[in-house]
Amino acid sequence: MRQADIIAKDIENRIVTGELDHGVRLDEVSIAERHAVSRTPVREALQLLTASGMVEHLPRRGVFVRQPDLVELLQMFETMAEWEGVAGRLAAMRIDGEGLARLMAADTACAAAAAAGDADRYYSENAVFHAVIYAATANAFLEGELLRLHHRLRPYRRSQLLMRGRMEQSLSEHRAIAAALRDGDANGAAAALRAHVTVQSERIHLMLGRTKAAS
Amino acid sequence: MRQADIIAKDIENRIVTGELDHGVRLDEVSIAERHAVSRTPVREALQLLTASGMVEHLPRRGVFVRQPDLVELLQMFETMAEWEGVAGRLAAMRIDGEGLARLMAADTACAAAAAAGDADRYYSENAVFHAVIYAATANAFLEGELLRLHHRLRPYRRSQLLMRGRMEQSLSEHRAIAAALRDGDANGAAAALRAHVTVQSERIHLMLGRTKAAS
DNA sequence: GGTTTGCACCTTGTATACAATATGATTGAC
DNA sequence: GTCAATCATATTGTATACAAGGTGCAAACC
Repeated sequence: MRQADIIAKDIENRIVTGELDHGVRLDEVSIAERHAVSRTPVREALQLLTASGMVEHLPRRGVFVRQPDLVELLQMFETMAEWEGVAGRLAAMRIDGEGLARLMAADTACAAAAAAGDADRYYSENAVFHAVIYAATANAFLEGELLRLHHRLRPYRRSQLLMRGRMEQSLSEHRAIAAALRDGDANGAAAALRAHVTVQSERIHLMLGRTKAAS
Repeated sequence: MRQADIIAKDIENRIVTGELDHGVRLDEVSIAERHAVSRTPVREALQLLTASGMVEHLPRRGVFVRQPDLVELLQMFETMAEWEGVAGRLAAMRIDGEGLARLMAADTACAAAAAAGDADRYYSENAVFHAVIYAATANAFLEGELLRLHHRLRPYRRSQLLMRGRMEQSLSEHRAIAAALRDGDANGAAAALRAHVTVQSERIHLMLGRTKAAS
């Protein structure tokens, strides 16, 4: 793996963990020293992050960490909800036996993780559940866009799984989604998936509102 | 503007015009010589293009032009149609008087361009019409994603405006969309916008099929 | 004659040196 | 005392030099 990719991943982690907060300027030289490399791979890493939208690049000024505020976060979740709804509509019309089998397997794995109270495992199995639906759209381009946004929202979705009862509620929503897909109910699947994501959005709203009030 | 941006734009143009076809390897040195610069800004330009998905980067191998084939193109248009539908649904619920006024102004400008038979002008005014709808979603993130995909599909959409009667048909579709938005008919606006883009997709299918058969 | 291995060359990845521009402070004028 | 202009400094943008890895050809062996 190239140095640029390693550095980009490191900075990405430090951004999502909050170590690098909004507005912090990412100095090329200090990052280069931290990783014991020259500025060249650092610059490439910063360009990767710029493309993913995690940092902002101001010409001749430098790159700055760009943490989405509450408004932008809610907009991103609304977009995710709508896109998941689209995926559900298409998947309901196109999913085949193999896809349904994979969906059931993912559902079972989610249930096992929830029963064990393992939030980390639930998170990753939940990601599989959704990825199966993305793949069932039979649209590789849309699938890629969905995976990209899903990944970008990962840190904000993950934190709220710790809320009490969220895993069980999520699981029951999965059941409704799977049923609609099985029955070929396009509108039902779209509505169920939109609601599934919108719930997360509302929880985030509560959490960040609380955090802000506490700080 | 940085050299990297200039070079990226140049290569992008040469890709969309077909001068650089699928699979062509973009040699850093020859591009650098072409623009009379060093390899450094060329590498940055290639990274920008990699991020936008126009070229593919294979480590230690180089970057290669990546023209979407017919299947991928149809998938991209299907995605655009669905996303436009989403935008229509949200815009119908949220558009205000000013937004409607801007929509009408864009419609008038489209009509003028169509009456003059000016395909170029129709194209740019059509882009405004759609951009107004994107903005009316009151979701800046979604708006950005829509503009990004719209731009990416630009070369493929543009070519088919030359087809006879397309501008008139497009115009009448715009009227239906505007009416649904004015009436706050969310489902109607979504369906009208989906259909509006899907028609383009079908035309593309015909055109590329023909081109392929002719070559 | 076919296959495999080694070497030369070419290309990408990285380091460093140089150029240009924005920032901030300092000094001068009003 | 305040504002503006200018210059020093630091940081980004670009060029060039060096390192490392991959490709293709050729020669030798099977």
